[in-house]
Amino acid sequence: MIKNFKDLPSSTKKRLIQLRQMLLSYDEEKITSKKISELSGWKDSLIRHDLFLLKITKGVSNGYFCKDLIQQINLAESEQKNCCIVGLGRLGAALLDENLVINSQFTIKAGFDSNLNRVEILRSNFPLYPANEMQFVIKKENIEYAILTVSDKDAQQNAKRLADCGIKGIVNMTNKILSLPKEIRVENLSILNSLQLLL
Amino acid sequence: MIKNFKDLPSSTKKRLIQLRQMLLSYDEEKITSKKISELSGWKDSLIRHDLFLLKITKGVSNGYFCKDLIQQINLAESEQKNCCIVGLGRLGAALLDENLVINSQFTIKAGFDSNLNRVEILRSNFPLYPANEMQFVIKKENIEYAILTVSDKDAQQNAKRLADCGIKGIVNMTNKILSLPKEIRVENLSILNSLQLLL
DNA sequence: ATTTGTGAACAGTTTCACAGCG
DNA sequence: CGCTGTGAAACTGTTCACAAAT
Repeated sequence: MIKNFKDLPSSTKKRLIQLRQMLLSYDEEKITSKKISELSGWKDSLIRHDLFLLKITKGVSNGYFCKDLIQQINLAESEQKNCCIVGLGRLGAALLDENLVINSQFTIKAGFDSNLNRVEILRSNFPLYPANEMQFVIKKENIEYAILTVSDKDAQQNAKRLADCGIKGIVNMTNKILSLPKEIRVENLSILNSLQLLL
Repeated sequence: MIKNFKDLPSSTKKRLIQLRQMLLSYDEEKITSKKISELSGWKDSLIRHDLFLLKITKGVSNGYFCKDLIQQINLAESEQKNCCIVGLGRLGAALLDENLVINSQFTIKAGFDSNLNRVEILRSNFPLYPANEMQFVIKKENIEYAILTVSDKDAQQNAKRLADCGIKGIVNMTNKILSLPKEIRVENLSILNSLQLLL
């Protein structure tokens, strides 16, 4: 591992993460850039270029070993990271028992909702807390990332709160654009937005 | 409206769609590129450039009229479009009563699941069907877009099926990369992927 | 004075072309 | 031969600088 994953161009990073996911359920021993291209729709030359940037140590002239690729992509950022779910409405609750984060470097450590009732009736593999304990729990559990599943109208307020707790990044599932200090990374996953992009 | 929205650079399109969403709940009469920048994190020059490409007819030298912007962004593709939800597990079910698609050009016309039981017990504002009626319903209801919320292992199979029904675009909420003919648009909304991109 | 509108400069990303390897 | 590895070329997207508008 020569190159640091973080320093790769972000479009390359994105593809490599997806490629890794893809290979986890690909059951041949080796794969060629042409085959990856068929499966993903990316140009074969682009894939080779990505792997070139990653400085894959040895991808013979007859395809790559899947195991190799997965390992190389993994390694850059394999350290375990903790995250939480903020907002336990229908959508947030749906994420509680899905094995959302399986095969990954993330552990979900907490769920939060401002409605005490939700916190008490829902079941999950990790503890649920009322929103006013956010600051405390995030510190205690060393949580660095959050999935924001509150309603649109509560989005900004909760994002701000997470920012104040020192969170590093947010997966924003609301339709709102968040106003946050720019050192905080945000990935927007609005379904409505995505539908509109399909047009 | 001089320029066709579809023909704008895709990054510009993306921002304009988000901008529109943002303005819907912004309650001043006018807004400047500087203010938009504060709210969104995009450079003010970038916003002006985007609006320049959209050929906003009249954005005085003292800010834009919000109403104007919303309208201009709207108009390009204001035609009503139909979509459906495929997979009514926890995640899919969570989308049934959210006002997911409010304030938009989309109408949800159907939900599908291969498990008859799910189809029968769930309640929603639109009809739910067993998956084997997909072909028929998609034709009948003139559905062009789909939100895919099945399990990872069923993702490719269902995507293929949607493709065969002539769907135009898919919002893919699974962690799998879909292999589809490239005329079918796909937006990937994997939560796990997004978390990994935050690193 | 402040803010838009706009082309030109700059940065990032993808594709191409082809040498070298197995 | 088919495949990777790699720099260069082509393309796309973003930022800058500044004239024009009020």
